[in-house]
Amino acid sequence: MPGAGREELERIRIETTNWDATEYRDAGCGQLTGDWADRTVRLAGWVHRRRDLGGVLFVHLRDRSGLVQLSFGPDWTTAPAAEIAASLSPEDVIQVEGRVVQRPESAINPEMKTGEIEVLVSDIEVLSGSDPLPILVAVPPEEDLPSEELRLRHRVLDLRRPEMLRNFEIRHRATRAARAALSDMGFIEVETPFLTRRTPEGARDYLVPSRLHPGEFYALPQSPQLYKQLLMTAGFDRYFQIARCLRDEDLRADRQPEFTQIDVEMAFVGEEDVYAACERMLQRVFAEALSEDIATPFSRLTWSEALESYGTDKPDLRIPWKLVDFSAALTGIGFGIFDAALEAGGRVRGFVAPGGAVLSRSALDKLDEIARAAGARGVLWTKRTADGYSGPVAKVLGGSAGEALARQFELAEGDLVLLVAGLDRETSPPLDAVRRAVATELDAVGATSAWLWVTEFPLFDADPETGRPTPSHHPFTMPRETSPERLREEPLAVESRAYDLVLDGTELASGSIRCHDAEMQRAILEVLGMSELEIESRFGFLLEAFRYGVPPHGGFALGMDRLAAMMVGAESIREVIAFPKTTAARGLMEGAPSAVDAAELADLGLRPA
RNA sequence: GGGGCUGUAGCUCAGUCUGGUUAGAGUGCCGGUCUGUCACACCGGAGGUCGCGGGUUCGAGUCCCGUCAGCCCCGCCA
Repeated sequence: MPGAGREELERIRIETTNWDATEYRDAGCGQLTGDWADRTVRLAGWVHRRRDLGGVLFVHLRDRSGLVQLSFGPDWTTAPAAEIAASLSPEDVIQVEGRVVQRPESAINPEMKTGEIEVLVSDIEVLSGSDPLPILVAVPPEEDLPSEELRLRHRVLDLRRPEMLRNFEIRHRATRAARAALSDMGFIEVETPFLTRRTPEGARDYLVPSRLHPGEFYALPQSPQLYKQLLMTAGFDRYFQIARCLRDEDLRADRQPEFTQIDVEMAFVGEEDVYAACERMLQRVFAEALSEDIATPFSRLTWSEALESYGTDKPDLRIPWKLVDFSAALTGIGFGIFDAALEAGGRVRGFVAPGGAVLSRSALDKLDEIARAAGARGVLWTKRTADGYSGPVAKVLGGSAGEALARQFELAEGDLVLLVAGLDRETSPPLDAVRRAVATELDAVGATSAWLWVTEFPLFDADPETGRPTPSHHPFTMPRETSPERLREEPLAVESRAYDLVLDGTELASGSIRCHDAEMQRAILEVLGMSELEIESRFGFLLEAFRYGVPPHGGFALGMDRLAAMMVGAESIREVIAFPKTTAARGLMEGAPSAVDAAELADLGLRPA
């Protein structure tokens, strides 16, 4: 995962713009340097920690810019001020006046950015006191954070922690850089409606009852997809929006009901133009938010290459190993499972984990569980040892088959081969899961982040239950090299001009060249099972717009929350969302959702449940 | 909709497997000592509906059933 280590974040902090003096203060706490020595300053902020040594008393004063030490002593602090200082509680908001001085040599704190100076406080005022805290803001190092439930319930206190404020500073820098990069490339930011028309495909919509039209509902947007295509038709040429999107689906560590996308669309472009624009934007985002250079152009893999070599459409290329086909080498040598798989139209696929023989039996059992959880019967393995092979497959590798295997796949002593047999669509997910698990276990995940465009997705997938075509990306994607007639005849064979951007195994963005041909668009919607009437009522406004001259266009939407989470090194996007929902989609702090009284419902034409 | 983990002092946890005296620790909080600390140190004190409800038992934090909440995963997320 890319992302800034602690030291790096400190460096980023130093580059933060200095704050102008205000009615209450002359600078931010963390912005005081040796240059301020001997100056009298006013500061304001929160009491982070207090250390009362009897005769002298220290306070770490905190604001978003950082910490600075205040020093109270009989020689420079008035008696009433000293009395106030002695009674301060953590998180009291105070304002002080004092003189900035170089600390005595022995008292310099090299761990602290402002550790060379301190403020000898002459006067203090408590602007707002704090009750005892339900959760600590100044969490001692090595102490666990409070449970996420309490962090969310007391989010205001949780957000005060410097780590959290830093997350949001980095997120802000990333957003700002994206805006600047896109603006410089000629994109203009346009807002699209929040109260939209319901389109029943895809995710569940959040619905808003219409008071003026009882029984009718607006839908909150799942994405600005159709609006941005209409903007292209309207000649906006290059559009972007830092867009909030809403989907009423179950939550995950990387999924919230409302989330933010950098939504981009361009006219008169092909894939290469979109890739270039996106890469330029991300380059600037990483440069300006993390001072990190990312190399462009990003790698490319077609969707089918990705599945063949990695078993997934979002491979983590930090792991060097590729999946290979062992069918020829391992069938017909007396191992029933392999022969049966081949006979059923499947293959024996797997990968070589160099040095993997060090894995213990229990580690291999764990891999077997991972493979089962991903839908396989299990994972088979063999270790290349000094005298041949060991493991469940070893018994058929004693003779020439084993030698041929070693030669063909360049197996060295100490290597581990992991194998799953069956139909590709069944073996791909477990192979992907096992590949990632083994790499983590063996510490074989590279340190350099891996950007990847996955291209040429199929236009449709077959619904596993009904076998009917469903959109692989979305129904407004341009097919590759086909006609409306062929599309209707053999929809599942058609490739699309859709693409995904993958970073270290996480899907960060996806997009496509759009269908700008009304006839082709109708054919796609028909293949999805819509009648002429349905197409007209749901998408008539789009098709009508396409009748008056529509430029070829395409774009992408990039998940801003996931990007920000990866940039700050967080496991969950909740760490980069100020007020996120729980996995049950509740706001613990404000208490959302909440009941509404019957009169209010009646006004909206609704009855209580 | 399904599976898993967690719930004990304000907070983080131990104790639950193997039921038994007054449920412990660290931290925070309150009081005290201390002039160079920076997770200050030291002394003293207060603080508990063991998530909630029911059951088994002479006896339940501990065993059983249900339920609520938080988190992780599958389904779902064009």
